Amino acid sequence: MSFKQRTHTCGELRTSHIGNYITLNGWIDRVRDLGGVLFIDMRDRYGKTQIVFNPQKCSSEVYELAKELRSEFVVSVSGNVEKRPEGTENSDLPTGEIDVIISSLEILNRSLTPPFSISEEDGTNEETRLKYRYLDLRRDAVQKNLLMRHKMYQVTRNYFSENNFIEVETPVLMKSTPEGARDYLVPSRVHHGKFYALPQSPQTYKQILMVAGFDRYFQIVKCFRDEDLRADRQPEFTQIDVEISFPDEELVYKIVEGCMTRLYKEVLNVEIPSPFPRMSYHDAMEKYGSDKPDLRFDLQLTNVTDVVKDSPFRLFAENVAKGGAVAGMKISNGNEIGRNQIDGYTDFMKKLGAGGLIWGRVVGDKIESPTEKHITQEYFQKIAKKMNCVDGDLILLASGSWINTFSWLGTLRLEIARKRNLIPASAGWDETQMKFLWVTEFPMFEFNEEEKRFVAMHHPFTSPSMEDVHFLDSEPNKARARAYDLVLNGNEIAGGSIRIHSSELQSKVFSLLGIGEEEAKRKFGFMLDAFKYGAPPHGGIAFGFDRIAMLMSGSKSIRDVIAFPKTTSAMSLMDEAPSEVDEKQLKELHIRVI
RNA sequence: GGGGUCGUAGCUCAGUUUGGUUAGAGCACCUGCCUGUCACGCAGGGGGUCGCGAGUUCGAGUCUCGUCGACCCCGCCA
Repeated sequence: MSFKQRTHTCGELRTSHIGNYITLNGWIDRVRDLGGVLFIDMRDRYGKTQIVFNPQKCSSEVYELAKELRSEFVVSVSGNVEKRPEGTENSDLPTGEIDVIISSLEILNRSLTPPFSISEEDGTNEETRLKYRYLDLRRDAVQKNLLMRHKMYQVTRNYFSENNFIEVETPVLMKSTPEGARDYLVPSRVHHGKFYALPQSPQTYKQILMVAGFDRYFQIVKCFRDEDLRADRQPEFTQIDVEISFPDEELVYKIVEGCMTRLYKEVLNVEIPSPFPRMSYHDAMEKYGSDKPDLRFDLQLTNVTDVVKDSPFRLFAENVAKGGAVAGMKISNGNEIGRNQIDGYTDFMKKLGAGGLIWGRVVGDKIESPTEKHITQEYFQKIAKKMNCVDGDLILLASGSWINTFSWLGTLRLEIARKRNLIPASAGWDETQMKFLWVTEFPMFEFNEEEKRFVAMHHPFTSPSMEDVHFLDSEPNKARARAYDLVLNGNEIAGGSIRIHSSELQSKVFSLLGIGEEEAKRKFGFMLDAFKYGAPPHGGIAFGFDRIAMLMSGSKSIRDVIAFPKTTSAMSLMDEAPSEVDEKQLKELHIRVI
């Protein structure tokens, strides 16, 4: 098909172009047929321009053809740019001072009536939008997000390149690793019964690159995890993967802060203050009940274990005696919260697995509570004092193991914040609402109840703090890791660690994780071997690129910043992946569906 | 694996509480009229497996059970 190449885009014509004969290629956005004259908004990714078919200014053939135009037809039009008549300018459009009076029209393609409007935001449900993703992607909001994402790639590559990092691609078909998330597996045709795994992250490769002397590596890379999805979790997602030789934590922080600052400045023209504040994992848990606290609102927690350890309330005393924790959340002016709502919070806690929720109101200098006769006024007063309560506050208390008590309250904290509208409307571009935080001093290990063993909290290559190394032999649960997460408004947007670079220490950590010598050799032998040939101290971090894009665009889900996302059941509604395959394909792969 | 919200016209939704005539509205679509609109306007028209399947009932969009799908959360996500 031959058609006239465009001379301009639909976003660029101004009064300076008046008098020019121009050609536009694009889509029909909206048709306004006034009986005589026909006004049409024409759209491409650069903007919209009003084109005009006037039967007195074009041939009757062109005019008759123009009357066939409908939304989403693809056309090539040519005509003269003219100034709009006095009083008919449209100040909402950058091109609103001119019209293009069309003399030539070619319909390049017709369109069915689209299932939802491209030009109008009508709240079409996500299911429909994902099925017709090619139409959804025409919408202005989605185009803006992907354009912003493109800028993020550019800024990221420039920033790391300028700082001596080199981009290296690592394999997508790799060895399955036993730790961490469930792997996506790819069967090997050549090797019967053997499988590749898609990378959960290029972790081992980037460490090997450090051994190889590349010194500073980065990659914008897809990672895959076969776990259940969330608004901020897709089975395949993008990381900015970074590794540095001869680092300490301060160097990593500095490089990351530099990257975030550049991204916000160059993509959104927002100055974010740095360095970012820091908080230990322990403090984050005890103050906010989360290892990724949202600091945009208060509602802090207080550990009252010491206060209640010898209280007459047996639930508390016994829990403390067996090593548990009791903690409280203070809701300032919470007296307006009715009994119904508190009962709702109690149900919420029970669904999380908590025994319940104990509460009291500060009224004058008394605490009023249905549990008062058990806890006693005396101990309630002590609790209130520890929590710095004043008249009108509502106290919510939970009791259980340390991790559960604070996690439950942390989850409740977010729920209450949502219910009470304490979280500012998502404004990813407002620097006063950007609460960055480094969370540091994570434990090396956490105990997995299901498997009855320690698992690495970050990953098995994370170095313990030098001062905690001695705990590895005595009390591994007390050892802290040289790991760090970057948190923004309650979202984990980057996480990393200083790695182990000694073959011996790495073997010891593997054994603590229940990975025997034999298994370690089989799964990670190449890495342990590599460490025997002069591995430099190294460490790094990986950014959740989609999450950063989500926050910077003010989106509620990473699906809004991914061109072709999957649903919460990991389906792609447009192309219907995953799908069944031919028997022939299975045979070649030596696989049978059972 | 568990909890919750939702599913009615192409799209957004009302109707479901308390079962009862032919299931409605706006937008979109089609036809006609209309020469300065920009959410054009006016008149008329077409369009429904009430997600799907059982059950209760004289009668089910409405009640019950099951099931499928989307979304949110817990578990899970080194």
